[in-house]
Amino acid sequence: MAQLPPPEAHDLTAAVQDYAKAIYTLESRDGAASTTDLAALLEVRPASVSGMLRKLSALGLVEHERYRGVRLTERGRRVALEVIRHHRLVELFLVESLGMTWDEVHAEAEVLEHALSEELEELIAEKLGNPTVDPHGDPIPSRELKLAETEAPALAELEPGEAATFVRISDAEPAMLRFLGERGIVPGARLELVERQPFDGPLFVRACGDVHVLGATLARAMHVQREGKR
Amino acid sequence: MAQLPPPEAHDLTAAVQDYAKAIYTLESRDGAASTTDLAALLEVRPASVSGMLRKLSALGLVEHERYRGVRLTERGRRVALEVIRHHRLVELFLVESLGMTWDEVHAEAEVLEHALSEELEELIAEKLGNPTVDPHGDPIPSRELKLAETEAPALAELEPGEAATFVRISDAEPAMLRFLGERGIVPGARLELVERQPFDGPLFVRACGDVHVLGATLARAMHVQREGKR
DNA sequence: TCTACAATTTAGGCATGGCTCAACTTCCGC
DNA sequence: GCGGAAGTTGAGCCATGCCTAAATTGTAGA
Ligand SMILES: [Mn+2]
Ligand SMILES: [Mn+2]
Ligand SMILES: [Mn+2]
Ligand SMILES: [Mn+2]
Repeated sequence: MAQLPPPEAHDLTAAVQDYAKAIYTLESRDGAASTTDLAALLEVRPASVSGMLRKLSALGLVEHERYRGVRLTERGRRVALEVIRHHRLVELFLVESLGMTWDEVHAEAEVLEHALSEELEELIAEKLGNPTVDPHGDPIPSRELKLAETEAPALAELEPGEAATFVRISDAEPAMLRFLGERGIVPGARLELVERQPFDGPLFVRACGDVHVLGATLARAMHVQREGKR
Repeated sequence: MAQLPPPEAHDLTAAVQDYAKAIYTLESRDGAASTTDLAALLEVRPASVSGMLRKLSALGLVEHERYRGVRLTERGRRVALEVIRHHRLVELFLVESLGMTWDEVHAEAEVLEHALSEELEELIAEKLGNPTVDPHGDPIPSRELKLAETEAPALAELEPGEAATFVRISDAEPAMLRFLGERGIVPGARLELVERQPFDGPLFVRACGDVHVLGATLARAMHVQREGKR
């Protein structure tokens, strides 16, 4: 197969890289990225997104059907995955090699992802043994930019009595991460839903020997793998 | 003593940080920094420097006597030292913890020095055991931004028969570094000047058991500490 | 099928940041 | 005191990325 030209995420501005990342996120959630959703995610006005999409299109990173959504081209997807790889490798590195806590690394990685050279990326990946998951359970794209997307139900979807393994949580909410971290609840932990209050009420979850009360929002942010499934 | 407000190198642009660093360099070499010298060092036109100095002055980083040179204020000095600390810590970290070679780290550090948070700086310094010298023998400013400036004669100043320890070399010339590295000549190495050719000719230097022929330019870039001195 | 409204795009601007050239001013050694 | 070097100023350019307001378009539902 013909080798694509390198993504060259390097000489794209940080803003362009962030748009690519955001489009990738929405695309894998909804199949496409709308202007409005992008605006919300990036915290800018829709008009700004329209303008930027024009640029991304000129750069060959997206296919833009006017008034319909936008989709990444192969090149665009590679840029997004390159940045995501940087982000997650950096997060893991900060935790594993420098002892930073998992609630601090996201902010740090948000900056460093744009400053990392390919050489440094490779050295970090090597040092970590080419890891496949970051500290929050998010998969790390491989060197060849293949990403193993996995489906994992939210903790909130479990029925009382069910047991599961905590596998993943968004890295963007330091407070949540700190709350869980303080209780020893990190990816890999075994959870058991003891009881749930109705009307979007809290869940009672056994973890690390104790029963914890977790709010509904938290329970929707935490993703699990049901016991006995692979 | 009254504590100065933090330098906040963070929210200064990379360009401003680079100017501060450049001014610091020239100031410790010449006692002050001239517009022309800055222009040469930063590879921009003198007019651009004048403009930028205006901004640095407004930021309270320099004292600018029109048509005379410029000098860093205490605040400016702290910004410069902050960036230099970042730069040198990153260089050492890349070599020590990630196995990067000493000729590659400068370019990498030139970017990362501006992306490093204070928290990360501290973690790296800790991990390295609060080092005082970078891979090229340049001193690393302390956490309190004290810098131990040391005088070290150039290798070129030695007389035949003299022995010395190689202590320092500019990090900005990858080719020189590679040349020396290949021969095992790194800071700490013991050197002995065997002979020197006249008219700015090459030096014959015993190092690591072998006699090497080193060009005059190289011999001026390498700094040493004469034997028996401390 | 039409319409109202939501989504999207355009037009026109603004701000920041940093650089250039050309012309002018100041300094300083002779 | 003069002339050339050094430094400054003015005017402007270009890149980035954001905004508001006004137009356009798509589409769900009457
Ligand atoms: Mn980013
Ligand atoms: Mn993460
Ligand atoms: Mn720099
Ligand atoms: Mn160095």
